[in-house]
Amino acid sequence: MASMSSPGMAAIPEATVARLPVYLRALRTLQDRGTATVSSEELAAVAGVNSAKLRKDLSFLGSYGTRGVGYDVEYLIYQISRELGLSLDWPVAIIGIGNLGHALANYGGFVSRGFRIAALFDADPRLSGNRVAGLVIRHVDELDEVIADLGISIAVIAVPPTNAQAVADRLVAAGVTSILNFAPTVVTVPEGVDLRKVDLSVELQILAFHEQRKSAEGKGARGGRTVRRSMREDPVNPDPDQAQAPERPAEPPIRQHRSAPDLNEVLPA
Amino acid sequence: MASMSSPGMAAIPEATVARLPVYLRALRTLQDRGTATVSSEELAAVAGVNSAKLRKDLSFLGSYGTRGVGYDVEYLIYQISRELGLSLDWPVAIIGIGNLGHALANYGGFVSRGFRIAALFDADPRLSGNRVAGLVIRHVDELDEVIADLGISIAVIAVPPTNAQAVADRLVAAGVTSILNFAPTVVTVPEGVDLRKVDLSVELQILAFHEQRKSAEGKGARGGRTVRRSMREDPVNPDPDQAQAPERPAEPPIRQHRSAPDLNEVLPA
DNA sequence: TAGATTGTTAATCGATTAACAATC
DNA sequence: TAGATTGTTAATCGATTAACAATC
Repeated sequence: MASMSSPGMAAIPEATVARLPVYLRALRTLQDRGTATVSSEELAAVAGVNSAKLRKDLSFLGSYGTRGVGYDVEYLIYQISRELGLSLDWPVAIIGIGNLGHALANYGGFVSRGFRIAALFDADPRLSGNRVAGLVIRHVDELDEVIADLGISIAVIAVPPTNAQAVADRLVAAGVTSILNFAPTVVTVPEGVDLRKVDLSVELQILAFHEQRKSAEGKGARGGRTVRRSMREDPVNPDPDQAQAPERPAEPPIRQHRSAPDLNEVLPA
Repeated sequence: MASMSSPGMAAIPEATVARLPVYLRALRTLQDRGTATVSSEELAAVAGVNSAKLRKDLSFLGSYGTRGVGYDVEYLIYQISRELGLSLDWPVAIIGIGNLGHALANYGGFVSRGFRIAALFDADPRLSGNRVAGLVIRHVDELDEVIADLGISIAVIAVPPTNAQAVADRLVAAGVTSILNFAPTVVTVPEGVDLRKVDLSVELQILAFHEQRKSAEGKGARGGRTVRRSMREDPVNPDPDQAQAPERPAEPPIRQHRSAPDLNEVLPA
């Protein structure tokens, strides 16, 4: 009755897949504390989710709990890891060894999750031969060869936005089928290649949105909190509080933003 | 008829808020290309979303488009920026100037989005006084004083996981109300404080999940793709392909993972 | 006016959650 | 057996999307 595309390979909702790493971390925390068995209620509390959601998520993987008892921490870690493919060896390439690439190469979170940083590339020939995290930085010209030799299918892009698309194209041509893009720009890849994006500033922007609303509580009550922010003026609508239907500009409004360097100088090549 | 908590401050769905930064980036891309006016169809294509979703999202902000014409790029950038609070000045503190903190301090994406890195802290006294991104690193003992003096309400945690909770507590005590946590551990904050988490390895784990499924297409057809991965054995279930209902272990199974350093040594203090 | 495109409605889809029967 | 907790059902909620009337 349940529709699954093929036996032994049931569809798992994306939302669930995205939470499995969170459960994994919570389980490791419990394991470090010496916990052998955990109930969905306890585990949910550590992971910061609703226990019904947790049980539903885990049920997509199989029946790995024991009614009346709970889940065996070690066994569940093993099963989730296997489901995520973390019990396989994933050699990973990082392209762009600027500040961020450097940090990522040294990021223990990758290694401890079953990923192995296998190759580092940079377009700057002055960096070639330098060692970072025990690996020699290679010039991007060697990319195709090295990717093929090492059998790398997952790559991380940490180059400036202007170069990101070119690097992605090159990676795809070399046989990479999964790309994690840290460059703050839109990158497109062909069908069959997975691309995920991490924008370090998006979360900060979301925080700013909520922070602004906190301060705006009670509408214009500037004294509600300490005035910590220097408010820039709204060129179109001097009183932003009655901005429900602001005039549309006959000509484009004066932008109040500093002429931002945007993100082209963000990541050193 | 529409329910909104207060006039001029309509509720905006979280999913929409999370996409506004994406639209903003797409609009900046268009602006750089010299585009003055854009239709929802075009903008949606650049942002990589459905055009109906885009229009619905924008409608939460107001009616900033012109029927039959489209959206004025400059004006829409201005309105989204204002909605996100990016037209305000947000001084930000970074705690933990290891590899990641260093990269974040230099990350142009913060600055170009209206954020101003205002203070850097580290627990290592040897780093105190060093300059990063034009700012002097201060010792965390000065945290309370500096946060108050500079009127900082947003902070970024880039310390090792073991110290993250203590730093968060300290930040909250100092008056910070929005925290972006890069430390791969669960951190809790009191009501009224916003906490968002960035786990650099989660996205990679999600990619691995899909990559594994790609290789598993056709079930056990090892030749479907180049065999690039060295498969470790499943200690419980030697043939993972018929793992629909694996035996639950009488005793916890042998973990095949290397005894991972986990994330305690991840980020240098 | 004719053509284009927004803003919004309403249908659909997927994700969350409470509740509980199954069962250890 | 009695108590506890899973795995699953079904109700609810929110997000997505197609379609189109409003209108520039």
